[in-house]
Amino acid sequence: MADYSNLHPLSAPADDAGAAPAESRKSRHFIQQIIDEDLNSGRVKGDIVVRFPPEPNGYPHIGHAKAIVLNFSLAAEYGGRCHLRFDDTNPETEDMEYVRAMKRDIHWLGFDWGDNEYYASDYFEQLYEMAKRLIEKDLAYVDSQTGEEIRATRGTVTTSGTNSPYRDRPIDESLDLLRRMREGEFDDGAHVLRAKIDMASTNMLMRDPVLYRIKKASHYRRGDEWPIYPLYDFAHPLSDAIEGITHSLCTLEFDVHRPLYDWLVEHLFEVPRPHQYESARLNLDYTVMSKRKLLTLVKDGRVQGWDDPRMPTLSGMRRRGYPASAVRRFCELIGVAKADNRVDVALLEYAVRDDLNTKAPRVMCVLDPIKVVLTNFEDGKVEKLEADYWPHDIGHEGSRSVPLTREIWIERSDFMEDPPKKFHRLSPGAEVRLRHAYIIRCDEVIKDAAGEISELRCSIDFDSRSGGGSSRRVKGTIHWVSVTEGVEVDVRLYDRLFSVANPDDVQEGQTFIDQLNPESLREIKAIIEPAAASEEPETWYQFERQGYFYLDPVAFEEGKRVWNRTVTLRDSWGRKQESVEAPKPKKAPKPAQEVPAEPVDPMEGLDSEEHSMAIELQTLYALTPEDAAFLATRDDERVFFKEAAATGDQPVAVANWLIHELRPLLSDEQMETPPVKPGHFSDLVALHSDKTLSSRMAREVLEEMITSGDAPNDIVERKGMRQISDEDALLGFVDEVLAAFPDRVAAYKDGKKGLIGFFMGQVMQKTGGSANPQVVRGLLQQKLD
RNA sequence: UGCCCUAUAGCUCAAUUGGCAGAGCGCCGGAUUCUGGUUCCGGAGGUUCUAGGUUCGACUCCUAGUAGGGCAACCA
Repeated sequence: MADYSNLHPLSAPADDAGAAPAESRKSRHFIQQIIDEDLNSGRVKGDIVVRFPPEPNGYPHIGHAKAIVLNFSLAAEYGGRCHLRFDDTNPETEDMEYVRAMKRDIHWLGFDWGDNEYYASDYFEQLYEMAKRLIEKDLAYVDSQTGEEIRATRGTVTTSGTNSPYRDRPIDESLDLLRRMREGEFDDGAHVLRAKIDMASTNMLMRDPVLYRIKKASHYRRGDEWPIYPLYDFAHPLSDAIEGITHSLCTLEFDVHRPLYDWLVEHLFEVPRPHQYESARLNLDYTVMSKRKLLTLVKDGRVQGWDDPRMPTLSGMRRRGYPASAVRRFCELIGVAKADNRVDVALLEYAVRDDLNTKAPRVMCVLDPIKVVLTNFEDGKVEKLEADYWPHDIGHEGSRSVPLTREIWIERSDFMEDPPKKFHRLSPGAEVRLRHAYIIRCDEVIKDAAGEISELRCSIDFDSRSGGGSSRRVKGTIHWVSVTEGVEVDVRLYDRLFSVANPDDVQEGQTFIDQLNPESLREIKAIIEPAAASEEPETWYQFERQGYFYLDPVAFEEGKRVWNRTVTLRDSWGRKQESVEAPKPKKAPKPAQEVPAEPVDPMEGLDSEEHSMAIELQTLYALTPEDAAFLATRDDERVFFKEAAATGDQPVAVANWLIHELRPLLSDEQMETPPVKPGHFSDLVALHSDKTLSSRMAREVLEEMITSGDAPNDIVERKGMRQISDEDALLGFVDEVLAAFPDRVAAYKDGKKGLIGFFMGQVMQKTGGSANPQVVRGLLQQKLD
């Protein structure tokens, strides 16, 4: 037997995650960039700590894998830790079974949380103390309204809510009520603990969110100890803080929770405190990811369980035969970002094939057999042929013996009576090589009464034996199995679960169930070569020319050997045939040429008062309508502008610099009392206009002005800034740069005009930003064109 | 209707933070191959959502839009 012990599913995780030298790390996703920044700036001292925080209420799926890989890889990359924390604050949905499944699947993926296994339910005591502290600080209160009342007074997205009548209840009273809630004195729903924030907030989450509810339910870990349970919004940030998490990563829909997260942590913890960052969850073509929908599939018997190989659950994928390393690889390939996405399954399949290519030994198995009689092969004889388990390019050792007999099976699709062009397989009179054996020629086609082909009669060229030194070559090689020596096996051919890419996108009156692919599972009998007939579970094979297959461990438990098709091989022939039969729809009929937007009138949205103000600004200062409209609608900016414009004689330039340069550097609060004096600002604009400063230099001075409050002339003086506009002085730099990059000069002359930006950048760098870019550009163009 | 997030190649993501628009997958072609697999080489594919503006220079900054997603559980 070939050595493929490295196939064990608990194989070690990729160890290439260790601290790689910075220059070898190509592109960094935004979370890595944040962490880099935090480490550099010293916001985070010591190791980074992240966490994977599932609620144990269902089976983990590929979406969880994305989060698991993200968090654990980050911890490994930065030499920090990743905690596994179960967010088990809702006793009604949670179960130990799911905890076990989660832990098993994380381990399967190859990650280890070591001692860092935590449960929010272990923090109940601490969280309760924090709730009390919040009340004491007058930041929370016990509300005795009903659920309906709370909901009704929360307001809507467009109207603000109203305060609860209990909002100003004395602190002692809330404290007492909370204590009695904890004692179990009240029934479910009688009271809740609410944060005292702002019922008028535009963020619904901040409208006095509920922190604790009474729920006399038995918790799978704490039993009946607690009649009250904290909600996610309370438990999660505080659990993060308790554990010293530095970076708390979650999915996009939690972004509106972040202000509450910050509010709680800031009121209850000291500075080194966790920060939450959100990234998009994974969507995958042709499947669904929501727990509810997955549960429906299981409950309604649409699939055979959580671990059905068509399911996107990790247990399903494992049973299907997706190696953990491939799943991990896939999670790395998809990246991390904030845009909603739907990933092409082709990427998953690529990761699986690429992984299995070097891991799965090759054997022969005929899925849809048709009989071939080798007419010149002695009846009853069994010729043992030695066959390598691996193709040459893989380079692994190992072979097995394959028996050849007079009657063999070949794949029905490998014969065509009337073949199309470039069909390299069997047809009447044509030759093909039997893999690991001989070249045969098809002499005769036998049909049954119904006209169906029942048997092919072929003759062997005995000089063409594989490895026998024959130089004969034929175009096609096909797989085969001996009729008498082959073994019948069960094979399950899986296809995508849904017939549309996005099953969530349904027409009226339909549900995702209506999108199920009725042919997602085909169970067939196949014939496998004897060497592979008695395998044990957790075995992968490539059935040559068919795909990768995995011996189903569940069926094996039940005493059956069933091969799951993990994934097909790439099939460029099949693809080509398909496109012949159904030619691609000619170029998508151009998406109804969008009407180019008309330039909008910048004055359009203004009310009459703003409008007349804008007119006034235009006539008084000769501003563009855009700039006038901008200033007309903003009081702080307009005041600043008028003052600055008054001290100089270039209102248009002042407006430009204010709107495009100064304003973006300032927060709204800063704009109210600008850190830059209008007169100074006007001076700066003048310095730019008279070409003392380049735009770049002026921007630099402006930033300095904001931080120091100094006059621009002082800064310029101090730094000795002065724009170089003299052609002769700049020519030297230009020549130097062009001489340093002859290949790029050639590329430019070849038409890659964008390189002008590169040359500009180089010259600007060499001159410390003091060159007059207009002059430089002119010089460059003169030299290059 | 309010607030928040997002928009770059068919898909998923980059772009040294204002200076050459790239990668992987997918697709097409060629070479190699006893798997129509693998590997190697090459190619096509871009209105950087739109329109204006600032700038020597805009995927990046400003303005106004458009489209998609999220938020009104005592779920997480």
